[in-house]
Order: sequence, then C-alpha cells, then structure tokens
Amino acid sequence: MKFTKSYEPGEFEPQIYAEWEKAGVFQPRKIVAESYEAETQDCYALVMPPPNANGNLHIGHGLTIAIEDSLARYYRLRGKSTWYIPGADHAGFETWVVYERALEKQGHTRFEYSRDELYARVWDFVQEQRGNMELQVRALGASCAWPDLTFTLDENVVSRVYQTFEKMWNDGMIYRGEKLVNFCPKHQTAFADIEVEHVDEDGELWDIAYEVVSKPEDMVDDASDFEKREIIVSTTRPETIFGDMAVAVNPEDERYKDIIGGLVKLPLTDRTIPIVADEHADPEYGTGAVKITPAHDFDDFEVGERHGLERLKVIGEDGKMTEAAGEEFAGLTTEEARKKVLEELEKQGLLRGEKKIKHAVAHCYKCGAVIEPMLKAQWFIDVKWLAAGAIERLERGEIKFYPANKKKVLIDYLKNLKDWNISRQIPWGIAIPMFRQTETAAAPEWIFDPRTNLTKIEVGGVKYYRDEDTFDTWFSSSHWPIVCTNWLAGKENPYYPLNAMETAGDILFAWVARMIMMGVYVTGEVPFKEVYLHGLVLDAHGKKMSKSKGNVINPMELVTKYGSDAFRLGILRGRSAGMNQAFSENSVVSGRNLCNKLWNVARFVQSMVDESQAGGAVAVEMLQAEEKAEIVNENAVRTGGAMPYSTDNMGEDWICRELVKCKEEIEDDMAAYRFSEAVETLYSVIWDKYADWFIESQKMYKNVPLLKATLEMILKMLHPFAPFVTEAIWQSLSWTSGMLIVQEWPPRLVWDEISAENFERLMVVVSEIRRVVNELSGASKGKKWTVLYGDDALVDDNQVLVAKLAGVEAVISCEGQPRGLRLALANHEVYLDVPAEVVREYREKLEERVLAVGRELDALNARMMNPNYVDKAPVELVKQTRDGIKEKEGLIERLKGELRVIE
RNA sequence: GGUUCUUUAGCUCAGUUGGCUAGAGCGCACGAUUCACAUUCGUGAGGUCACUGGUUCGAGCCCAGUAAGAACCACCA
Repeated sequence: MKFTKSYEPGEFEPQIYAEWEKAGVFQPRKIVAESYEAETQDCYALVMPPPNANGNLHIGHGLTIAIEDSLARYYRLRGKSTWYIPGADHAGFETWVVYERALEKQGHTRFEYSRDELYARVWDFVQEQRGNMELQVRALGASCAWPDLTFTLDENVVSRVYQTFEKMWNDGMIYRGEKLVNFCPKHQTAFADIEVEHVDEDGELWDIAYEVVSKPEDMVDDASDFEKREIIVSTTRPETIFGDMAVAVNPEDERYKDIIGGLVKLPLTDRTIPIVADEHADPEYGTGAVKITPAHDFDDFEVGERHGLERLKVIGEDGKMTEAAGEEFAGLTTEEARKKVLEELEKQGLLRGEKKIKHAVAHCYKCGAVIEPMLKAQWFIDVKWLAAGAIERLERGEIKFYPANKKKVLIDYLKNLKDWNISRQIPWGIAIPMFRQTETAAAPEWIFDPRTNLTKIEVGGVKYYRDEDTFDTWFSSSHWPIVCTNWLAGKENPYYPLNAMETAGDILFAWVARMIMMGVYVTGEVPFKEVYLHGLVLDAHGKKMSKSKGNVINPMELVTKYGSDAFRLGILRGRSAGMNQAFSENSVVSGRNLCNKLWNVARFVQSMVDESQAGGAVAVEMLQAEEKAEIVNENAVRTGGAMPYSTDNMGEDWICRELVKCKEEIEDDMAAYRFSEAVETLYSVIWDKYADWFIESQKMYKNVPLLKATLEMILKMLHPFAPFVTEAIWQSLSWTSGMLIVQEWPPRLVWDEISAENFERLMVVVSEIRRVVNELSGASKGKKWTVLYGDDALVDDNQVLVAKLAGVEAVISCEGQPRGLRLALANHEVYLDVPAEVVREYREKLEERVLAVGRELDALNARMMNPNYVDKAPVELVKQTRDGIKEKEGLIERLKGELRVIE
C-alpha cells in the first residue's frame, strides 16, 4: 500500500475487513473441544446483543459495537483466545408488525392463514430482507466470529429453550392461569409488563351515583337509614360499568363504615352488587368509593381475588364491547360505549361530576394503542425460585457491574418481580411446546411435547392439540450466553461464563435480569462475570433521538463520510458507563482528524526510514551497525535482553517514558471499562506528545530504530479503538509483516529517567519562548528573534533543538553579556534578543506576570503559615510546597529585576 | 408516588483512594505557512466546580439539607 497525502478510509476499510475475515483471525484460537483442559484464563468471550436480523443498525448498535469490539481486539492483542460471538434477532414483535403491515398493504389479513403458514411466510420475508444488518456490523469493524453467528430461531436455540421449558414444567414452575394481561387490541397479542409504556395523559374522572338498595345483613334493625341513600364512585372508565362486581370502600373510612356489606344497584343493568371493604380504596382520592371491575383492571382483579368476586368480561379481544354489556352496547368500541354510557347516566341523573385529571395510561410500545387489560388464559412462570437464585448470586458479588449502582437497582427489581407471562399471540416466534386434550374442555389437560411442527399429536392413544401461542422473545433471549457458547451440561467450556456482557442500560430488566435468572437456573452458574451497561446516545443538545423529532443520527452515514475508525473514536469519547450522553458529528470529525494525523506521522516515519536506507554507503553501514550491534549491546545491559533501539537524546528517553505511561493507563482503563479515558490518553500521547514534540525533535536527530519501535507501539495501542487505520498503516510500512490484529501487545520500553526529566524542563523553556514571542505587541509580534542564554547548561547542550522547536532564528550564548528580555523561567537564564523599546513595550505584561506569580506565592505561603498543615499533611507535600515557594520567590525576583532594567 | 442518576468554561464532557495553581474536545480571538499533515502548526481569553451548612490542616471530590433537570419503575380509580 502506498502512503497518500491524506488517509482515505473508504479505500482501505472494506478490503482490510475482507482480509481479516478471510484469514480467520476473528475466530478464537482455542475451540470448545470434546475433552477440554481448563484454560479459562487464556480465553475471553463476549456476545453481541443480537440486532434485528432484517433491520438496520441504529446509533445504539454503533456504540455497542464500538465498545465490544474494542474489548475483543484489546484482549486479542493481550494474547487471549478471543471469541466475540455475533447474533441476529428474529425480533418477534418488531418483525411481525412490519410483516403484518406489508400483508395489509396487499389487502390480506393474518386471519386468512394458519399459524404455520404465517410462520413460513415471515421466514421468507426475513430471508429477503436479511443481510443489511450484517454488512453494517462488518462496516463498523466488528471482529466477531461470523461462522458462529447465532440466529434466535436456530435449531439449537429452540431445542435449548424447550429443554429449559420442560425442566421448568417438571419443576412445577410453569402454570396456566387466567389472569389479566396487557393486551394490544391492534396487534391482538399480550405483552409483558415491561413492554408496556406508561404515558401521563389528560383524562377525565367521572362521578357516578349507585343507589344503595339493601343494608348489611347484621344491621337489619336499622333499615330506615338506608332508604334512598346512594354511593358515588369515581372512575375514568365508565364503559366498564357492565363488568362491575362490587364497590370498594376503605375499611377505615367513616363515611361508608355503616354500609359495608350492603348492596347497590348497578346502573344500566338489573344487577345488584355488594359494597366491600378493601385497602385498595383510598379515602383521599375522589369520593373514596371505587367500582370494582375484576376482568378489566389489574387492581380490581386483585380486589376481586380477595373478595371472591366473579370476573365478567365486557370488552372483547377485538377491543369491542361483548354481549355481556347488553344488547344496546355489544359491538360498540370502548370509546363509543363510553360516550353512550355517559349519555344514559346523564339522562337518568346518575352522572354527578366530571373533572379533568392527569393519569398514567398504558400504551403499546409499538403502535401506541391503549393497552387493554384482558382476561386471558396464558402460560406463566412462577418467578420466585428464579429470582431468588439470581438475587443470591448477585448479593454474593458474583457479577461485577459497571456502573456499580445497577446491581442494587437490579436486586430491588428482582425482589418485586411478578410472575412472568410468556405467552404471545404472534406467529413469528418459537412455538410453545404444549398440547391440550380438548375433550375435557372445562379443565383441559396439558402435556409437554417438543413436536411443535405438528398441530396435533397422539400420546398413549389420546389426541392432543397444540397451543397456538409462541414464547415471549425474552424467554428465549434469556438463554443467549448459554446457546452462543454452546454450553452443555457436564462439559468443560472455558467461554462460559462470558467475561463480559455489554448492552444498553434500558434493557437491564428485560434482558440482563432474565439472562442471570436463566443462567443460574440452567447451568448453575452466572452467565457472565462482568456487566457493562451503556446509556442512551443523545443528540448534540442532550435530547433523546426520535424519528418524530427528526434528530436521529444514522451511524452508517457517518461511517461513509468519515470512516469507521472516526465513528468509533467519536462515539466513545466523553462516554461513561450508564450515562446518557450527547453525541454530535463534531466528535467524529475529531476522530477522523486523529486518523489522518496518525497516517501522516506514519508517512513521515516511513520517509525517514527510506531516507536512511537510501543514503550513501557510509550512512547505511552506520545504520546497520546501529541497528544490529551497538544498540543491542547497549540495551542488553539495561534490559537484560535484546532491544532493537537505543535512546540517544533526551527527547527519546522522554517519549519512551510517555508511551509506557500511556500503555499502563490504557491497561488500567480497559480493566475498568473506561473507554473514553483510554481514547483520550491515546489522543494526547499521539498528537500532543509524539507528533508535536518527539517527531519534531526527530527532524534534528533521526533515530530510525526507535522511530520504528515507538510507531509500532502506538499502532498496537490504538488498534482496539481504530482498527482500520492502524492496520492500513501496519501493512503499508516497509518493515512490518503480517497483520496488526494478531500482533502482541507492546512490551515496556526502557529509558533514562534523568534524561526524560531534562526534556520536560526543556519543553518548559521552549513554551516560554513561544509564549513571549506571541505576546509581543505590534510589529514585533511573531518576528523571528534570536534567543540568548547565560549560565544554562541544559540550553547550552541543546541549542539546535531549542531553536528548532521554538521556531526562533538561533539560540546562542550571550557570552556573559546578557541583553534583551529575560524570560520568566525559574531555573533558566534565557533572553529574547529584542531591542530595548520592545522590552519597554512588554512592561505591562511583565507587571501582570509579577502579580499573577505573586498570587500563587501568597496561596502557598498561606498554606505554610498554617501550623496544622505542616504538622498533618504528608511530608512530601509540605516539601513540595516549600520548593514551590522558593521557586516563585526566585521568579518574582527576576521579573522585578527585569522591570528595573526597563526603567 | 418510588428508585437511581445528573448539575464543573459559550457547548459536550473528564476530573479514579480528598493534596487543584480545576482539565480536554469543539467553538472563540490572535499569529504562522514550500519541504509528514489546513483533516496543519503556535499562542491566548474564558470557571464563586448549582446553592446552604458540616467534617478536615486541606473539599469539585466526603456528610446533611435545598433547588433544578433526566432516566427507569409503579395500579392511583
């Protein structure tokens, strides 16, 4: 590959990815074998939260992959046999909604087909749409093991899910119950609590009078009080009146104590219902009396259970009133019925009040339709044992959370978990392997059988018919770490539990909680050792992205425009575990700039290498000698082994030190999932240190072996975050071979500490020269001046370097005759050789400087004046303060001297 | 209603066990320019660390309270 003037990601990325994939470097080195030695320490596993198989990636996927792939590549470089397992989700409900819409467009409805027909049709539909997602995951650079991709409807997933279901069935954890479920009348399916969105809305609260027609039985004597008495209930749903089975009042409520146990006449019907005492009724709310509709309200259902009330279904699954609502109302939609009920009540003088309120209304998270609590026979998991198992492991600290507080949040959730409805009335999913014997319709007998490809089976001469429902997606998804790693009972598997689980914070309950419960239940082990949760990616102004707001950022557009690396660097910046954070194109631009910077650094290093090789015979000889013999010998002493480079000047020792510091910081950051900090550290070491100081100084003293060694180190350290540009450079350099992705993480470099320290002091001198040159006013500004130095060994030794870095005309000795402007450097005697008038013009700046340093000095002095500080603060710190005072005092002296000279 | 989180430069965010003379990127201002990079280089301005109190020699950081905002959970008829 050739080094062009700027880095063009589009020219490298597809080709490089194809090479990686073809070479098989994404596969773990060690596979799960029949007999396996315990090698968990050498392995690193994580799974990709499966994106929708037939969808497109959104910004959240972009973040997920940026994070996960950084981990995968980092641990691969660290020598682990790394298995990053990709997945594809059948996305039961999502895909079903898309398909049903397409079906409707063609003028068909789901009711024209059997479930098996629908399943086959959606399968074909998905196959047609499939492929985009996987291409996009590749474009993002994910180094995942494609041959091991798991689709959520794969055979091994289904069989594993059936095994678990059978075990649960045998363990008595599965029951069929007629309970209220969240039902979307549009999609004709039930939902788990977690899939329902509660939105605060304006609503109305109506007061309706129910006439008390009979007194409590134990108060027979006192009949007269109950003549013409009425009780007023408050409701937001008058149309459910036909399903009322009682009126509840609080047992402590003095207003109603005397009529508890009495009967009221239910308006618009000829029924009478009892008045019951229940804590559910809040005396503070409305009239304190509440109508109880056990078939259409979750709370009322429970009140009904407590009081043994019947459940009368007055709203059907189609969202319309049933026969039970009476002839006049049957067939009306709930809205129509509500209107009519209110009209009727008004007519009869029973409507006593109406007031606007705000209340939470449940909506279908997909279509927004109001969720109707519906009485339905469904499969439930008794979650007591599952939750208890998970809580125990969590409390024992078997899983580490990033951010840490999520563990507590999760435990609290599990402690209050309600039984889990796993039935869905969507054909696109895993069939529930249960068959019923319909002959005894009243109490059907159910049997487990995995032959769900059949609609009826015969067992022991008895016919059974398949349940037409499918599993909740989360029921199968909760097996993800188990199925992806091919976990099998009794077989060693160094990839289970996973090392890390990375996913979005908002599916902590829906997914992470369930994976933990299922992992513990099925395998006896937690499914992963660490959990990293990322927050939402918000738009540039910190607002949630949404189609309606039009602020959605498409990751693929950014990848096309700036490159995959730029996107990854950009999205990782400024992000920390669990936090919702803003994201904008700006950060991607700065990522792109870094890639280009590194590209040019490499291009320059390569040119220096070429130059050294193309030089005269003498130069080549010298270099060869340098590379082979002397250096190795010199370093062998320092390192106890061969090092392919030496450090010949201060800048070289300094960059070695800085690179090693950077390497150690990255190692700490990665261990603690601090991606943003790792990226930040790399930015600053590559740009501010390597390019701005080291490369600049190498323009004076070329140390080719060191240039090579340091560039290689940088490429390896940046590779996890920017895989393409680093690989492109690696393969473009003349002296490297093989692929960067499978290289070894860099070893420590060696350096001379005193020399490195001296370079840092020299940097201060250079910065001060630049600053003063810039601060000179008027015509003197930015001119090329000469720098003079007095008694200053460091500057004396590095005249050429200082001149080059500071961009001045020359650096020469003042020969004992200082002139011009003395720089405010504490330990250096350096002058800017400007005419006296320029010095005078600078006077104001100098005075400011004296004051500023004076303020710093005062602060330090104040500290030392405090006897407690001297007593209690660490000795080292106190010494530092003392030194600081000395330094500042010296500095002020010099600055004042300078001022006197001007006068 | 409950839980959790956030509040630091114009904007978006770092700031790990208290040692800070509070940092970065972007933006802004000033200057540079053949010879790796204008996707560049150099320099600078800009902050009562939300507020009030406490602990401490020392608080952006720890504690208590207040205020504003966000996310999640929750049945408020």
